[in-house]
Amino acid sequence: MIEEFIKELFNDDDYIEIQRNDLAEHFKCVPSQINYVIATRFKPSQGYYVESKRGGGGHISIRKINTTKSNYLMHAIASIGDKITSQEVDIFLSNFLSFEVVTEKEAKLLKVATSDNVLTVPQNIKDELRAKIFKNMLINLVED
Amino acid sequence: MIEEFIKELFNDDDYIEIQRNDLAEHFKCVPSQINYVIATRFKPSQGYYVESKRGGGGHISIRKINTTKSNYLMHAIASIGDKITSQEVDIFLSNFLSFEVVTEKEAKLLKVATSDNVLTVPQNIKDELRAKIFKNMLINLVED
DNA sequence: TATTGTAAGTCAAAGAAAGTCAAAGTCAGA
DNA sequence: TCTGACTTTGACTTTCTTTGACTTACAATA
Repeated sequence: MIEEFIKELFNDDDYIEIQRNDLAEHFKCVPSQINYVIATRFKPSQGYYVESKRGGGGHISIRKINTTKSNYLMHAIASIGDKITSQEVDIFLSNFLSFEVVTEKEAKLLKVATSDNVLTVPQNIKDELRAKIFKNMLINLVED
Repeated sequence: MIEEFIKELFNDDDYIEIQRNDLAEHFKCVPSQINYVIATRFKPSQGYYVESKRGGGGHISIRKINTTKSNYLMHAIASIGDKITSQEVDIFLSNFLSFEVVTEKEAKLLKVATSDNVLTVPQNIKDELRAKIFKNMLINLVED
């Protein structure tokens, strides 16, 4: 019941804040029951990220991790072959940005780490190296 | 609330002056509450420099400092030579994390992009390439 | 210069929330 | 019936915030 209730609080949003004691009061249970529900039903592996603050004005915040983002990235990674050019990286990045699967900052890091003038290796292995770096970095961005 | 309020006072400026008692009056709290907020939310590590003056015409001034983070990173970059090993990168990253100049995610990206098993190039140029990639990525993290 | 009023600083105690953990309870399936 | 996984409960802990009595610094004025 508590799990359902919390899930309904996100309606369209991907972020909510709750008050542990209020919820416990509402469900006539002990406050630690709320911890139990959160620990078992809102784990990262279930697509949630939880933070909290104690003391006056304390609260528990839960963020839904957009798993479709991870899926999107996984597909992108799978579609990259053994080699990739700098231009192709740019295309990927602009898609990632428009689908909001990476932040501006992350996109920059991806671009810099794979740019032509940084990868000072012979042409014939440049695109291979770039593909390796790029794919490995992307794998890292996949949330778990 | 008080934190928000103060932060809104800087609009575009990087310097403000407040009156402790006035603020306390405005928020209907004891004056020392203002000290608490300033002590916990406007620490140097959070990019603020605070001064005050007692007595008639007294006030508290807060200056936003140009993130020491950038300076920190700039120094780090300058200290990296033409070559860097994977172990050295690890040391830098753990320092960056403890000084909170990069996020966990960024640290991971930096590590992955410079890791030995991703940089499949001859030993003699590996550390050079790593240094280039690392420094360029760091430069990217500086501005903002 | 001494006095007085004004404003900020300090610190410890009390209060408010959330976290932890282990013991006890429930219940389905072997 | 027994077992083991899941749930409930509550005593105790930790973290963060609020409050107020007391102190210190500065400025204006006698």
